[in-house]
Amino acid sequence: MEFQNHFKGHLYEQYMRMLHLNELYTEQEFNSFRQQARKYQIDMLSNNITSVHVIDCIGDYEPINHTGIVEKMGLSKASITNISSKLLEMGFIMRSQLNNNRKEIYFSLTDKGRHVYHLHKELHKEKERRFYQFIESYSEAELQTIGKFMSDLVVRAEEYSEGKFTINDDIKD
Amino acid sequence: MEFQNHFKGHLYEQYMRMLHLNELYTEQEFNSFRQQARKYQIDMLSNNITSVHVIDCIGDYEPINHTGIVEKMGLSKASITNISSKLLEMGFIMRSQLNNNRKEIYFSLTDKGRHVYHLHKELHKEKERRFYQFIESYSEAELQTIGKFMSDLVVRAEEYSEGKFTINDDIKD
DNA sequence: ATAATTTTGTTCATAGGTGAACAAAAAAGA
DNA sequence: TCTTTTTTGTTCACCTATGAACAAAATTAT
Repeated sequence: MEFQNHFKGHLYEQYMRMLHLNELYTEQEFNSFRQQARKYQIDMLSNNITSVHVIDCIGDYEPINHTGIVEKMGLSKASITNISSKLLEMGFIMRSQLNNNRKEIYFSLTDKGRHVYHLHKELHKEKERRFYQFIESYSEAELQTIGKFMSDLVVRAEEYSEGKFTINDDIKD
Repeated sequence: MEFQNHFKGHLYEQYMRMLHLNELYTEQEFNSFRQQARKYQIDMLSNNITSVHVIDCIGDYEPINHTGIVEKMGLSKASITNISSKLLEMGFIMRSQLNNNRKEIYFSLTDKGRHVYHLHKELHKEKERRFYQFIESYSEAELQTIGKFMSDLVVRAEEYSEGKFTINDDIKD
């Protein structure tokens, strides 16, 4: 029992650390991206990964309009206006009107933007590859267990963010 | 083999989703905190969790100076200057000089700040409790597997952020 | 058709966060 | 002691992101 509690506490700690370290991991990922971009003489001009994600989004769904990007990415309208005008200026994307619609503006990638798009996709494939390599040392049964755990976590987080339960309904001093 | 690849792809997806959903989860957590704070008529004045984390940090290590907070939290000096002067103004923390040192400024919690501190700690305990409840449905063996997986992930992320390997050394077009 | 409503995208003020330059104090060297 | 260097914390200019207010266009209702 003593052992068990200790073990579970340890598990929780590992869980929290894992989540936290993932942030650093993501940061490093962007460094790798910039490094790679430099290699191809692509100047991203910004230290921000978001504009790359916008390029990624446009590449996935072009032609896509402002609102579409906002919905896909979960960013604010103001933010997308800002980023897309920079990407436009830097020649990564281009705008066009479709049909006779004079309201909606559709974006698509230029060749330069497509280059970035592919670079980014490659990075993600590489990341995925590393993940598969990482899990190679686990048995089929273990991976089943891990898979169940993660999908349970996802379900839990989804239920939570849908407000199905609330933290702290019953906190006591 | 076909099945296996599909399974592993699914695992990767779950892994990514789990990491992503955690962000939403964290957001919700702060909502709960504010809700709780309102119940005690504590006005945080800001929608930002960071100042609560600063209070938490000061509570853990008081008396702690500016540089100490910067190091513990991994935020910039400028940021801590900004946040601490707000917390000071709002009466959550107080400053003092130690010894004859006229350079370093030490912070500690006021009663009001301590209230927030305890509230925040309670929230975290509650979160931990929920985690234990969540893993109750798993067997000892399964938890061992999951624990190993997470600690392996942590090690991997640590190695990575120490630059022991680099993404993309060998990307091909 | 035309009036009312909704959708779309920009602008603006504001907030959080940062690095670089800086001044003051302390510590280390001479 | 007196000079040089390091530590500490603030200020400033800048970047990213946001919500609210807004104008223009499109859609829906009458």
